[in-house]
Amino acid sequence: MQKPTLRDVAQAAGVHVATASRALNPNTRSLVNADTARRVSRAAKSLGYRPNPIARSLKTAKSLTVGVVLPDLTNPLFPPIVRGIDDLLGPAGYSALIVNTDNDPAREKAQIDSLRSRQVEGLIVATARLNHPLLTELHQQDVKMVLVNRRTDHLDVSSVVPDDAAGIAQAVAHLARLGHRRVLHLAGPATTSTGITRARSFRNAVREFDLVQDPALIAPCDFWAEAEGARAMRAALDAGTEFTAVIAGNDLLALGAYDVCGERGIACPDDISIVGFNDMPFLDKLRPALTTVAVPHQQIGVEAARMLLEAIDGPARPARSVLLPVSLVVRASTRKPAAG
Amino acid sequence: MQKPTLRDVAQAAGVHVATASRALNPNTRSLVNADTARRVSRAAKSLGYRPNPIARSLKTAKSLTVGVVLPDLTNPLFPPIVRGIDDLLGPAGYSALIVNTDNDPAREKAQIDSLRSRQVEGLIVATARLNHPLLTELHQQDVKMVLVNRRTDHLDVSSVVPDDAAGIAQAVAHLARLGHRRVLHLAGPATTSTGITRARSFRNAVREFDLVQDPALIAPCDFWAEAEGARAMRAALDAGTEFTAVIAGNDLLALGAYDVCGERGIACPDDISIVGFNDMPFLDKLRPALTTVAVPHQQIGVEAARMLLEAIDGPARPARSVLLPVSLVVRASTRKPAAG
DNA sequence: CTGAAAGCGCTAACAA
DNA sequence: TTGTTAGCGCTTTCAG
Repeated sequence: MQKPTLRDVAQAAGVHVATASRALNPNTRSLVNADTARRVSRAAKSLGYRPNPIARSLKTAKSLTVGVVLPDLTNPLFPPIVRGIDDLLGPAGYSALIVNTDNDPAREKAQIDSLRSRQVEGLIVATARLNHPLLTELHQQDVKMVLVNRRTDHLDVSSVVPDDAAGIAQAVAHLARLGHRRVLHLAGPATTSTGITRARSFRNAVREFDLVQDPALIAPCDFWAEAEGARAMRAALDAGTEFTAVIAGNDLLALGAYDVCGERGIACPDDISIVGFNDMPFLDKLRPALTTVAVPHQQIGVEAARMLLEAIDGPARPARSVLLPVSLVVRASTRKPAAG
Repeated sequence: MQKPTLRDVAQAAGVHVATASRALNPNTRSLVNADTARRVSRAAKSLGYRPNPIARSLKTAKSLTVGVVLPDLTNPLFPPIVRGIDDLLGPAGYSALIVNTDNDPAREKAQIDSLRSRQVEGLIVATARLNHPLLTELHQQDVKMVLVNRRTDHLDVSSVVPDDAAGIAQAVAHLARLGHRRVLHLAGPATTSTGITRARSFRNAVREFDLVQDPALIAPCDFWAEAEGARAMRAALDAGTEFTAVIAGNDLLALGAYDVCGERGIACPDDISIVGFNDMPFLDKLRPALTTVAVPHQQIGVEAARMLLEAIDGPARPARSVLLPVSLVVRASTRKPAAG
């Protein structure tokens, strides 16, 4: 028993395949006699007919597929974004094809090529660097895309990102209120919009809250990774930089700071307060539970998918940038500085 | 400038499209004059030709796509499995379509229907319950599939799972060696193969190491969730059951046990030792860092994908069950019992 | 070794 | 309202 095709259904219903097609397609159903339509539907159901989207795609030149480009699905940041994307795409009849680039530009190019050859109708990209020739190239070729989490410079492409500036400002305000005056920022890579936006916002907030402004209080990190956060933290300590609190560019960098506290017998939060960014899962289980900035990752995915579908369906719109609100989650890793 | 099709390439190379097709397809390339083949390849490259897999699929009835059915991508267990799957599938020209069921059978059915209508060539299923009518039905319809992580009863389907029995045996041995005699098992749901296999193995190991056998020392949990682990742990404590160590069916249940220790002022590992299962990310950051059984999740994905491709390409083979080796990771949540 | 021709399953003008 | 016709881009017999 072969899979029934539209022809089988048409035959069973005693109509032409074109009529069957119209009857089964919600958009064209109104063009066909209600009786006929019902007859076709019943025939389809009784045969267990399932339309073949491949044939449809070939005809309509729409694959009903979008590509999702991630550095690494294994990073706990991304699964919620993917969930959000899927949740919005599914009801619209679209599916997501996920690829991992491992932050390797060559691999990224290969993966995106593969997605394009699979005829994806658009891309959701989480790997943007500020200077990103590949994205520029894609944009010139009118590939529809939406950036998530991070953005690119000088490129008129839609994006959905957390309100990095507000998050850092809240973190600084929190520490200032507790009485901290010397706060170290573990700054993320300057190649990423999140890295530089958070660092810039940190400087602004430090000024605004009248904390100590000192270039040594900004420790650059070259990767968003725990080991790199630890390295930068050690370097700051070794250089004799004084501070009573740390705001990490993200949670992984904060974990690196935790590690160094462990190594050097620094008590958190008694000696040093630490704040992260992202609110990854299970941070509340750390000892001390990490104070961090919660980002609505799933919502980022939902918004990005929505914008991409708009771009696919609708006419060319101007690029939009959506900032999603964040909120400081105060846990046990921050407290007022030791009386000094 | 439209996307070039095979016809364009053929035209540019001055051959028929059939010849171009043969020249570009590695399998049929040998059927064509080497010179011609080279000419076609060059034309293809210079035009930037990318074959359209949709057209190919329509003709060959192969979608080069497999479905991956997960409870929830957001559970840290699954991203590594998906990575493993992708890593093996990619080089073979296949892609994975991921769906989340949220452990809801209705949603599972809908998602799998959607995958099938997308013509996936096979399924990798991580949601198996012991009694799982839907899987039985799929199997009867000759849907190719491989189960990961969990299995099903009475169904001759291939699976790739961790060596649950060995993992629990190692955990019990470790605690026995430390001197524990009364160990509580937070048993996972009896609807899942992992739940019952680990519980059975726990009973066997307790007997083997001559620890105290007491039905009260097996606390059943109805879900693989932190809150459920906490509930079961509280229940055991409230019932006055005595124990100096806990082996949780998985890490989430262990986290629930941690929570209860926090609530009731029980010190871990001083008062009670705790062991998890799976070695989720960041468990080493807990205080105390959790002793657990490490499972090669990525490897599970790789093996499952390999087996599925074999089933797709090759002739019908008998179902195979692969057990992947696990290893106990001793961290800070276990130590010898307080002298009593 | 290469060309001709047919067709995968569906949709979309165009006619009737 | 329905049927006719053509064709999406590719692979695959079958001839030549």
